[in-house]
Amino acid sequence: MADDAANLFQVLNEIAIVSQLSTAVFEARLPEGVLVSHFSVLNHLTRVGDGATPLALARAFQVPKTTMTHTLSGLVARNWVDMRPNPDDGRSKRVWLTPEGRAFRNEAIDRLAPDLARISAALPGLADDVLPGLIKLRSWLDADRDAPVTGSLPR
Amino acid sequence: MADDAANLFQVLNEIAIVSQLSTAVFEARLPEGVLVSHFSVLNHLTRVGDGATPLALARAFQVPKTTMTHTLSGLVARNWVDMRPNPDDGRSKRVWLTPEGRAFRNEAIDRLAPDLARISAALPGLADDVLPGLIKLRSWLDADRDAPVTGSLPR
DNA sequence: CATAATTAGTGCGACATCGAACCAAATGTC
DNA sequence: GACATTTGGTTCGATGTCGCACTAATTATG
Repeated sequence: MADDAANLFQVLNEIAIVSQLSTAVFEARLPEGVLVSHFSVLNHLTRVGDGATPLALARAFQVPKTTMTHTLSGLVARNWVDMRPNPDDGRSKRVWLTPEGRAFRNEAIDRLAPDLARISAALPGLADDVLPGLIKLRSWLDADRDAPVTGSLPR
Repeated sequence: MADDAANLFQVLNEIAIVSQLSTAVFEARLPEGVLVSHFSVLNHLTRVGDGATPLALARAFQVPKTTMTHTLSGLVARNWVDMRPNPDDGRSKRVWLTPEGRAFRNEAIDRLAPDLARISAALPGLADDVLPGLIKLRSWLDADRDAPVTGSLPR
């Protein structure tokens, strides 16, 4: 109980540090000024398909919409995505990959692959061990975000 | 291999999101303007013992020393720590908890405990499942930071 | 329909993070 | 011992994150 909580606290501590370190590793492989967040959006659009709205992307990455606006502006400035009006909703936009954006994403994967390979070689089976738990934790925190504070009614 | 790397990539993705969400949860429990980093330093000094140098703290949390300077200045401003010269080294300082700092740390733990309890109740056994893997990953990344680069890219 | 309430996106401001440059003290080299 | 190098810490500047407030468009309500 108290022990459980203490262990969980340590889990979150380790997670914070890993997040920090791995971001630094990857960012070091990207061109100056290009952030992991940029790559992540391009990668998401490639895998899931483009045409998503900025808000949908913000939700997918669990960041505030203002943060996504900022990230997308960087992608637009580099001509890696186009933002065009959403025909289904006049308030909204849709985000489309440009050929340059797809190309950069592919290059970036090639640059990042050696690091990923090094890590997974050094820590075999890691993903199998921790991924299910992490997904559970992330899903729970995610669902809890806008859930009632004290377990009362949804609102 | 490629699959391993892809899974690892997903692990790091999940970790980034969990880090983000859990920081937000905890920060919401702290007084306005107090960050998790503040609490973490106080907690560290309480558990490991105070009198550490700023640089030692920076290394413990894997942050640049400038970041630690900034965090410590907030703690000094709130009178939660004292920074006094290090008698063993004239360039250096040592960080000491004040009674107020200890008190705040204890209060904060009480405030955070319900959330930790909720999470561990909702996800029993989580820490046991993921902690060993996370520690391995964190240690490896940590050791790799300033390790000689093994051939892939310059620098 | 008219109007209120909600929703998508952005501008702005506050602030945390972090690299570069800097100073002072310590350590190494001759 | 003099001088170069390294190390602990801070200041400064640039930039990413995110809350608040605003506009425009959509949806709900009467």
